[in-house]
Amino acid sequence: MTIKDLSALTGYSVGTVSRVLNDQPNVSEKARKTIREAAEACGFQLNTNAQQLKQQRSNNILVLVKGSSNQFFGALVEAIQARVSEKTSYHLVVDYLDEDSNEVLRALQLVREKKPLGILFLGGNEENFRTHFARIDTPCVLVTSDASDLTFPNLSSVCCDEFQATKSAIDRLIAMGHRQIGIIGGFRERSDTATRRFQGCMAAFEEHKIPFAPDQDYANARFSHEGGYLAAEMLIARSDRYTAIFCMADVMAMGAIRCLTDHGLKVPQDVSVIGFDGLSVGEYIVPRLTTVSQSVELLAQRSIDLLRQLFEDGATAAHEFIPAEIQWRESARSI
Amino acid sequence: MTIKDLSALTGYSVGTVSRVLNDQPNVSEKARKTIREAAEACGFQLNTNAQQLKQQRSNNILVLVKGSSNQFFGALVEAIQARVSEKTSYHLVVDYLDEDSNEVLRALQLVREKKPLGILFLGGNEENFRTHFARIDTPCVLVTSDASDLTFPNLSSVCCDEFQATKSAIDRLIAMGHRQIGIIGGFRERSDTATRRFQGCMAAFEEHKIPFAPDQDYANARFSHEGGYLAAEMLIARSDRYTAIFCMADVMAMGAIRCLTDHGLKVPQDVSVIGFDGLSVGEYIVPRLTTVSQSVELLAQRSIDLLRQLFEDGATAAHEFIPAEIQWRESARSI
DNA sequence: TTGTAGGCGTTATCAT
DNA sequence: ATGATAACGCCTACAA
Repeated sequence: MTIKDLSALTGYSVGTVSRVLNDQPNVSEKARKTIREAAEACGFQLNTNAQQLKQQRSNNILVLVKGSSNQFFGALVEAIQARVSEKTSYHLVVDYLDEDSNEVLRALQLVREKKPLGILFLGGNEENFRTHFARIDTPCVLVTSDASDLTFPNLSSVCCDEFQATKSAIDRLIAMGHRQIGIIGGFRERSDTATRRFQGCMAAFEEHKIPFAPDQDYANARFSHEGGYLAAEMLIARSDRYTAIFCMADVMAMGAIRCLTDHGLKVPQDVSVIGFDGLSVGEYIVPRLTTVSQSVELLAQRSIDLLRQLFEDGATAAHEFIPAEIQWRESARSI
Repeated sequence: MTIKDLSALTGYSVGTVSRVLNDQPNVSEKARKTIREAAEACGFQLNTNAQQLKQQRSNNILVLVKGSSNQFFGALVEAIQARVSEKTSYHLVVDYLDEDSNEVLRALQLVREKKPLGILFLGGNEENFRTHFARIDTPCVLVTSDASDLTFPNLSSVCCDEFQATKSAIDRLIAMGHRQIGIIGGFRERSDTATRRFQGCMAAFEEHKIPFAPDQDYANARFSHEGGYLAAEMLIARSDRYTAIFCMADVMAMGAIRCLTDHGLKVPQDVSVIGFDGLSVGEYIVPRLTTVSQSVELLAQRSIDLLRQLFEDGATAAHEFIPAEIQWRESARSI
């Protein structure tokens, strides 16, 4: 079933049929009605391939997720999905890569293959953008990292103020009496987010003159439960003096809590644990997770709005912050 | 950049270029080499739209996820994604619908629009298939439900034996001394899986002559943490005699545990809790979750293998069971 | 082994 | 307001 068939069926030419199906002007009401009904009757669908071939562009927004094991991105994709299908008629194409592959190179390939209207990068490495992004002229938004240092006209960004959010959390921990604080975070050489959050930690420690030795007190982890567990194990092996552990992701925090519990340590009585992200599961675990929370809905909303401004209005690149807020729950306490 | 450009660039005709790019025979090694190198040099990518328009089919496998809040499906999609991109060159198109929309009608629409090679239904309602599936002739696999009662030649299925798996879990609970057992499960009028598992429960209760009043002892819940929490709340309000609660999903179980804890009840000392799915997070919560575990990797593997057999080999529909096994961990105990 | 040309379903331009 | 027609980029007989 093609518009040709529809044309034969209704007696109108393919031109008129096409115009009706695309809600274009210069069609009589009569023709519009006849054709609409015929199309309805046989459940007609335009052939996307022919359409996109002709128009030289797709209807797709590409989402590039870096590090699929990170549950936060999972929740984010879902929120983006929801907003796109509710508010627009664009189609989402989601592509996953592991944490250490080059997202910009991958984007380059997918741009040629799929000709998306725009790209949402969920996570990304500044270095990769610096070296390869110049070759991409599709509108893009970097989500969860700040790209204002990168002055590409087609690259917007939205994230929370990672530095400040993290610093506030550590400040607060210090204000509550903690002096021996361990950090579980991502590999800083691979993750800009981990680097920013690390800097936030360091700023807090320096401001309050709390000793902190990265070699000793910082443990690398992948963004997963297991990663958090393993990192906590390392921290515990190195020292039993920690009264608090700050984790750069809620999933890490859950792993860490499990590990502490296995070592007979109670959370928060013996050790306080703070996570980052604000995953809804945090409200259901025992103890409820204290976390630096960022709204996935807001992040989703802002990122696709920013992207649409770029490709619909030809707007210039913009860089936004969304608020992050500490959800004080049960896994951390004053000492 | 099109094959025409590549043709001009190398001096060969578009026919030869196309043959090289599609790894077809009847091309001299010399031509192959020249064209490959030229394509490589300018990062050439075939235009998928033109390709698929011409070939009248796509390279896509469609995944229809019913009920996106169910974390189990999230894990399953990820496993499918991993296997498809590792073992094949097909592309995955994932589409989410909420729990009460009609997946078969949606599939019908997407078949026309995207012409996928095959469809994977993650979750599905037998009734919907019975009434509308006859109009679909694309190869399909129903995942997590048994479709052997539906005798469509293009519909395979793979799932665990929901009835037996559930019955074993309840049998075991009874063997461990539990007599007052509450069930938290999906809405049976909407979910076949919930119905099957419910039947498994009932069979166990009847076999062991344990009294069970669905009105009283079964609480409906959505497949989410919150759903589990709310359902547990209802169960507790109705009776304080339960020594064990069986939940039809790990996320429900997590919600239930949180609710019990909020009511001052200890898991498993006061109440045992068993989940279903075997989500990896279950190993990290406190207490570690006892659960009826099915392997998402195996489910992913079998479902795409079954689908490929259907559309690659023209195989006839097959219906498989994968094993389910109780992971005995900390959240349930003998009394 | 290589080249040529028709057509896939659509959109858009140009007549009418 | 409507119709005819030329692309879009690719594949694939068929011809050479």
